Amino acid sequence: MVQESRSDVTDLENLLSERLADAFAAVAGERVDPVVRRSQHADFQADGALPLARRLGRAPREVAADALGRADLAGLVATAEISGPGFINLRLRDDALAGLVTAMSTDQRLGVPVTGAPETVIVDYSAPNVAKEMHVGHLRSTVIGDAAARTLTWLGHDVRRANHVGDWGTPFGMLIEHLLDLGETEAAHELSVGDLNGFYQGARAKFDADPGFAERSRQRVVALQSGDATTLRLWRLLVDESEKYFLAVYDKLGVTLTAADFYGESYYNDLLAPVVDALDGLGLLRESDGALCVFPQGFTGRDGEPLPLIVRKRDGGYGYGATDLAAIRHRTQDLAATRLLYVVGTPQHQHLAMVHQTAREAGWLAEPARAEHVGFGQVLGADGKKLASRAGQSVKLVELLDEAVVRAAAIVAEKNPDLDADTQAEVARMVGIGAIKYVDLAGDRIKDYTFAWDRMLSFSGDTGAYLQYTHARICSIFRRGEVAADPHAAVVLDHPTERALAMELLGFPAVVAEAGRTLQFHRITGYLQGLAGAYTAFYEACPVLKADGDALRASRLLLCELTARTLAQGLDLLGIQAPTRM
RNA sequence: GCCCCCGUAGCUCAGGGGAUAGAGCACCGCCCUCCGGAGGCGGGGGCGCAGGUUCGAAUCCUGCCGGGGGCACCA
Repeated sequence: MVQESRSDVTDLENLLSERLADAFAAVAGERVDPVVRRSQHADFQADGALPLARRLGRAPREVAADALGRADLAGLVATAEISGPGFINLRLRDDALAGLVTAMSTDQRLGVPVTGAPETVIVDYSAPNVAKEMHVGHLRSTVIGDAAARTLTWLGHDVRRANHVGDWGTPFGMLIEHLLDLGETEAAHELSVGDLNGFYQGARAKFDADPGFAERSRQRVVALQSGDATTLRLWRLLVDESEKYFLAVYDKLGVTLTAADFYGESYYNDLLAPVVDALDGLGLLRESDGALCVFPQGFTGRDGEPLPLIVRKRDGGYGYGATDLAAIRHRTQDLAATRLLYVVGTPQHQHLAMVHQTAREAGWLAEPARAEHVGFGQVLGADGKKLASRAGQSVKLVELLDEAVVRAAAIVAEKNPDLDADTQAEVARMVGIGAIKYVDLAGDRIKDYTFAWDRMLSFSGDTGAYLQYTHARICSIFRRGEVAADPHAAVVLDHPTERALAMELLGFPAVVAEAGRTLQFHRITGYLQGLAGAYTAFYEACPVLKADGDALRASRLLLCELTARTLAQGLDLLGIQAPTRM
């Protein structure tokens, strides 16, 4: 049975802010932020008196004292001192911390509330191209998008995953003709074994070399767009085979995208003409060089002229701007989504900004609905350039994943040869895949990051494996002791490392909330590193199974178990599994 | 030419206007009668440059330097 979440009382920072807010409001005459932060000089510090003093024309320390005098901190704060120019240093009561830890421990959600304001959220991510290999370029969108989908789902939002697969457009003429040349059976075979690059390049080569093939391809595009039944059947074959392949990659990666989440470009085909008509009706459409364009406000091009978003090309075909607009319309109007996330690389920033601005001008993206570009940088190789194979080709995603697992397997076999083969293989998979996801999520996503096997698979330092290791170590205590933790046990925080661990644990809800807001998942990885560090310090200093007395032992078992659950839950939000032994 | 992003320790990265800028890796020195040493403790070393706003700037603003990206019919 899931207990009611208690996070409103376990989020220490908010709790202290609330306690201080009324006092600051009384001093200021209006609501002001008490500016509560973690502190090196105490548990927390409140800095709100300093900016306030300026406005009130009073001495900062006097303002701090005034606020402190009016604040109701009973039962929560042990000491509150004014320090320096007017900081308020707050130390929490041990019994208050202990009570909050017990509350977190008895809550299946670890103090993280189900949102009181659930939204329908679209997470648009991954987006591979039909009949093309998935490569490192798809890694970040897939990993980051999945973390977003998992986190927002866990927070209680209605999350719709949208895989905007590239399944339409002029390349399909040559792909279909190539399929016919190969024969359906052979083509399906080639596609299903994952030699998508070979298939695509074969088509491309013939297109470039053989004018007859190129002409057939062009006619095939026309047939496709006009809805020719045979052509559509062949197109569907290509799409189906590719989707099977994508799902196999997602399975390998441990990503939650399913067959139900494919909303390829073709999905919007019937909505494109209405989009153009609607834009025309709104007076937003202008013809320019034969193309139908919108000129959203605030964008200028190379020559200083307004920059167009092309919705219909000169040849009558629709541009991807039209597809993107149709998707927004579908998402806000048909799906009633209010938060639209685009997990797409930063190079597309301007395009997305133009699409979103156009959608706002058309009234399809209106409050409370809004769109966010969840942008990310590139994956770089050791040379500081975009990661590529020796031959300069893009690296196949499956090869990257397989190599991670193979490398992890070698390390696991060396470090823990006692594991049976099946467990070793399973652990290697969790560690290898986890390592790839972890590095992708551990830095500010807007920045590029450098891919380095030795660093990411190191079992110490800022890696996924270190967190998994900490989790496995905790599990080993319960195995060895043949005990389970009592989540209701009274918590003792006499040792400094016990107290520090409690403080870290209680920070979980705020971090998850922050990640849900900003989609900066490195905040979660950073938090988990801090938690693992606090746990390790505790583990070094405090015997658990051999603790002095049953009460202390029960308390420490609870801290261990709560730490393990928090690590596992945090990793799960990132799509990383936590083995119980490794 | 215009626009966007980035520049923090030797390396890879954190840092929500607040006190003495933090980790990890690498390096050096300690700690194994102890539940997983895949560990712990300690040490050296850093905000691209110049102005500005502020009681207070790595953080906000302006300019410059360096790197990356974008700027009409491929998505």
